[in-house]
This record gives sequence, structure tokens and C-alpha cells, in this order.
Amino acid sequence: MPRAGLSRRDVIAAAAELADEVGFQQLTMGLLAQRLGIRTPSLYKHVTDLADLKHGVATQAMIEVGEEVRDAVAGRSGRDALTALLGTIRSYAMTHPGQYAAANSTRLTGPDDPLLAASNRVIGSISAALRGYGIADADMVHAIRTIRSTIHGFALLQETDGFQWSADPADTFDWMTQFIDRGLKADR
Amino acid sequence: MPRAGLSRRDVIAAAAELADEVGFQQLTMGLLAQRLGIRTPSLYKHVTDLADLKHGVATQAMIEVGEEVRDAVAGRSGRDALTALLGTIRSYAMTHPGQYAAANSTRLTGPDDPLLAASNRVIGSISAALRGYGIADADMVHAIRTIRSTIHGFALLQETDGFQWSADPADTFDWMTQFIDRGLKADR
DNA sequence: CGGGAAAAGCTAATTAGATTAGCTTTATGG
DNA sequence: CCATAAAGCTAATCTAATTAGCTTTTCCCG
Repeated sequence: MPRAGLSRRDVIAAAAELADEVGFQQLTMGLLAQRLGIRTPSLYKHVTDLADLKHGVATQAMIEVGEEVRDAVAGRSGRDALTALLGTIRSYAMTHPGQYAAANSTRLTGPDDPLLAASNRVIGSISAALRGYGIADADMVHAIRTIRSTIHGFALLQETDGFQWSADPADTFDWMTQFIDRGLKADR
Repeated sequence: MPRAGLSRRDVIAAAAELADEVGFQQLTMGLLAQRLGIRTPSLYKHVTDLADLKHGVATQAMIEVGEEVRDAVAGRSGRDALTALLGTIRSYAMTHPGQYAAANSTRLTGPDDPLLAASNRVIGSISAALRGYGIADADMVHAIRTIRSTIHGFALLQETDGFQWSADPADTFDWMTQFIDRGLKADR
């Protein structure tokens, strides 16, 4: 019989796709093996265990978010940059719910975790997007964290609870973007 | 042999405590049974299954958050109310990480889910806390969602990725509170 | 007081998933 | 061509959830 000829990269990519379909929590070795047309134990030739697989998906996703955000923010500043930043992340979260969840709910394995490096690249782009606001150095950390919290919270709440209320989440997102933009512009 | 004499309430309370210790995801029937001094299958006399148990923990937690938030906000307004609101939720998230995660990551089972009712009570308190800011009705939904997103995101980021952050998260939290306070005060 | 049913436990057995051990087959570089 | 590492496979183990069916308390009611 022919051989699938898989690499670690292939396996993780398939897992990422599967995670988007069934949810990151529901990602299972059996399901993935089935998807790849191999038996479950064969997966262990490519990943150490389920934790490693999930960590790989998280890292890959964070790298991708980092690239998209970098490109979105490039050449823009101030409100434009902020809008592009937030929009890109939200869009990623909506089109890749499993991968987004992976990227943002996976614990770091240590100080040399590639997920940390990828994460830092995203933070770098956030930082770049804020450059035009003239935020004091001392406030930068807080501003970045506030923005991360906001987007992340929004993405999660929308996914879990869907915002029971009738209003369109997209409108809230725009409102929130404007809210942050004004807040960052305000004298401090 | 004597009987434990447990009720559903007891079981859920023990599960909540356990969730705070080992993490909501790691909450297991076996661990809980052990904690209660009974055999695993006996738990099924009190809860339908693991999902029911976790949902019960989530609901209980949301009810508790609702009460704490209601009390914290009572008799305050404007910035005072906002600070009390945010501080209370953050404090709950820090002292009861498992229960906080439960309350905010559990999907509703339907429109008559008691978790939804509990959730709405929390939202009611947020709404009350914002009363003093004179926010237009049309903006209220967005303001509430923005605040929920912010706190929730903050709590989750701190928990997941948390100590990567060099600066004190408490400082960021204060900064964020002030940021929101100013934003809500601003003319719109 | 006595009986009996419901409640609360228990043991045994099944099932799904993850993981490990050890064997087999395919590619492929020399 | 062939030795060998990589990529698969089957069989077996282990943990956790769940179900079935039996036993023992409780405790209400006559």
C-alpha cells in the first residue's frame, strides 16, 4: 500500500484545520489520524503526544496571526493602524476559531518556547500600531495589555456566549475600536 | 458503614472547590469522588454526567459573582462604581480561577438556562455601575460588552500567559480602569 | 412499631482515547 | 542493489466516563 509520507508540519497543519472544524478542545488523536488516513499510533512518529500536537497548532497559529497583523499594520498609523490591527485579529478569530483558541489558551512550556517568540512578534506589531499615538514609554506596556485584553475578551465572549443581546457584535466591535482610539488620543 | 448523605448542592460545591485547586479542565469525576469519599459511579446519583457537573459549577460561580458584584456596586456611582465593579471581578478571578473559568467558558444549554439568568444579573450590575456616566441608550450595549470583554480578556491573559509580563499586572489593571473611566466620561 | 419504597452507595463491565511496545514495510542514499 | 532510518501497523495497557444492576440506609406512613 502507498504511504502517506507525512511530516510534522503536515500533521500539525491538518490538526489546525480540524481544530477549526470541531473546536480545539475536541481535537483528538483518533480524529486526526482518521483525517490523515493513518492509524492513531502512527501519529506518534510525528508528535510526542497530544500536548505536543496542540502546542504545535498553537505556535503555528500564533505565527500566522503575527504575519497577518504585521502586514495589516504596515504603512498605517494612528487610528488606521489600530483599526487594521483589531480588525485583523478579530477576523482571524472568526475564520479560525480553533486555531485562535489554541494560540491564546496554550500555556508556555518555558522561556525558550517558540510560542513565546511568536507571541512577542504579535505584541511587537501592536506596539508598532500604537506608535502614532505618542504614548509615554511608561504607559506603553499598559496600553498594549489593555488592547490585548480587549480583543481577546471580545473574541472569547463572542464565541462562548455569542452576546445574547440582539445588537450586532460587529457594531460593538466598531464602537470598541473607536472607544480605544479616543482613549489613546486623550491627553494623559 | 455510614453514608455520606450528599446532595447535588454539596457535590457541586465540592467540585467548585476542586476546580479552583486543579483547574476547571482538570476537574474529573474520579478526583471529585475521591474528594467526597465515595466511588465514582455514585456521583451519577447527583449529577447527570460530567457536563452537567461542570455546568452546575459554572452556574453556581456566576451566581456568586453576581452577588459580589451587586454588593460591590451598591451605593456607588461613576468612577467609584466602575472601580468596585472591575476590582471585584478581578479579585474573584484570582481567588477562584477554576470557578471563574467555569462561569465564563461554559456554553449555554438553551434560552432557559439558569446560567443565562445568572449572567444577566451580572450584566445588570454592570449596567447599574455605568448609570452615572450618562451614556446614551444606544451606546449602552456596546459599553457593557466592551467592559465585559476587557475584564474577561485581562483575567484570561493573566492566567494563561500571565507571568511573562514584566510589569505588575495590578498596575495595568489600574491603568485600564482609569482608561475606561475616562473613555466613558468623554463626550460622544 | 413495622414495612416498604426512594435515595444513596457499591461492584462489575463497557467504551472512548491516549499512549507504549515491538514488528513490518517503504524509500533512498551510497 | 541493499542497509537502514523513517513511517506505518497491530496488539496491549491505562485512565476516565458511563451504564447496569444489586444492596443498604432512611424515613415516612399506617
